[in-house]
Amino acid sequence: MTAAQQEAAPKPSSDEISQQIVTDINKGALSPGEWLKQIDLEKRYGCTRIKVRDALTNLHSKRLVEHIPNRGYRVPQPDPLRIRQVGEVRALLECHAAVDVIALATDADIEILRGLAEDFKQAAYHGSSFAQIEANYAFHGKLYSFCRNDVLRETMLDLRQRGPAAPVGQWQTMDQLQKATQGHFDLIDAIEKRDLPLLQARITSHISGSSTAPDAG
Amino acid sequence: MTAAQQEAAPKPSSDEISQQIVTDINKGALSPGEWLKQIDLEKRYGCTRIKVRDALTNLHSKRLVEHIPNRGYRVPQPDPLRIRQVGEVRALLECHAAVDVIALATDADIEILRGLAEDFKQAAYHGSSFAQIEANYAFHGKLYSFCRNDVLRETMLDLRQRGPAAPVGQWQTMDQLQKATQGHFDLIDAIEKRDLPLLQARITSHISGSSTAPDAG
DNA sequence: TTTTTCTAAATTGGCGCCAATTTTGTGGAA
DNA sequence: TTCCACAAAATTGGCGCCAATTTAGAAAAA
Repeated sequence: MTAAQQEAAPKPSSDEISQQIVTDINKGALSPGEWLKQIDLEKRYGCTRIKVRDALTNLHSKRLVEHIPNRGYRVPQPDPLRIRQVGEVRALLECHAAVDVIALATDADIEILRGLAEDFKQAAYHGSSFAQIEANYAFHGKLYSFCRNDVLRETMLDLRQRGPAAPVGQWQTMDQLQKATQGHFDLIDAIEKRDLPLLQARITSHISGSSTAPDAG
Repeated sequence: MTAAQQEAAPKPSSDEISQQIVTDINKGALSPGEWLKQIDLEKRYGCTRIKVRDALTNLHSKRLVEHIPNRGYRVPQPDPLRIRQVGEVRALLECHAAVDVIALATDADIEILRGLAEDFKQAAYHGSSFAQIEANYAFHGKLYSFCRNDVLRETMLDLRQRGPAAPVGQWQTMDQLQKATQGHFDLIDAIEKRDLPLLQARITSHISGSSTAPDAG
């Protein structure tokens, strides 16, 4: 058995392949602009062609990869305008969901959130770019879990993956990383105070901070 | 040539098939709970199996059809809770987009909107259920067109199709139809007055009105 | 040396066939 | 008559092959 087929032994579904592709894009193993050749993916994930094709179609319909007929699929180049637009919609949705967070988060939940924020801090200082993304996903995923509107939650989850397309570009500078870390703790603070307007302001600030490129200078 | 292959002659893409399926669901030609047998669709749209399968996978990833492994795909039963949740998110997004509508809609645009609202009124009184849906799509589509945030606009369009799954259930009573008709003119009125809070309130009312079942009694 | 054209390789996308699973229909037993 | 088991039909889902298109490379002309 080669190293390529180490995970998910016998029959990976096309959804699992999709998820692995997204993961590899986040890891940086698949770079923006790179063509996703079906033969390569086939070998990389040790699965059959049809699974690869289904996975790519799924990813395309979720707008996570580009598709050019008779050319193939490729990882989209991060587009600052688009990233900002995704951020704007995410902020809008998460601010709406914030009502549920304040209404439903227990003290125990807040402790869990604090743990996740600590995890992100650790990743920010000592972890890989991928570890940072995973920790950030875990924190925001916990926030989403309070949302009682399933459609709203699904939309937020779908949108999140369409944000900064690659680790390159999300937290480019140490300053941005520190701001993101502090942002998480600020959110927890607002939740503890059960201060909805404050929480919403900080959500907006946190998301727009992570979807706005740092000024060159 | 049979009547089944009348439209889109030579090589319909799988996206076109997807759209035709959605249209047929809205028309009521495909009923909620009905199994979407690949052979039937193949004959109905006069296309090959692979196109049907691709279309169904696409529709599934957009959550427009249910998929049960080894059983097939089927038109989902309208779920009142889910419809309300979709309405809540749509209202949230359209209220946000309302800023652009007020900022960018010219007097000429408003006249176009009035025409579309008239079209809906005609459909409400004299048209089929499908014609009503189409006219409603056209009106709201024009509203979306002002939105400068592409992601926001795409999200609204995606979400709209996930609303009331079938004509059955959207405007069940004459009362609802009249309210929807009046709602459109009220929206135009608020746009003319450039009154953002009023427009937002009426958007919320209009959408929640069309996604809430009438009281039995 | 540079550009153009033609050929060969590589890649995607489409289609038919076959296995796996489910459903339907029939026959027999309680 | 009703219920259950079994077999036959139908449907989905997977896989390999082949054609169409594109890309890369080499050879020839300017």
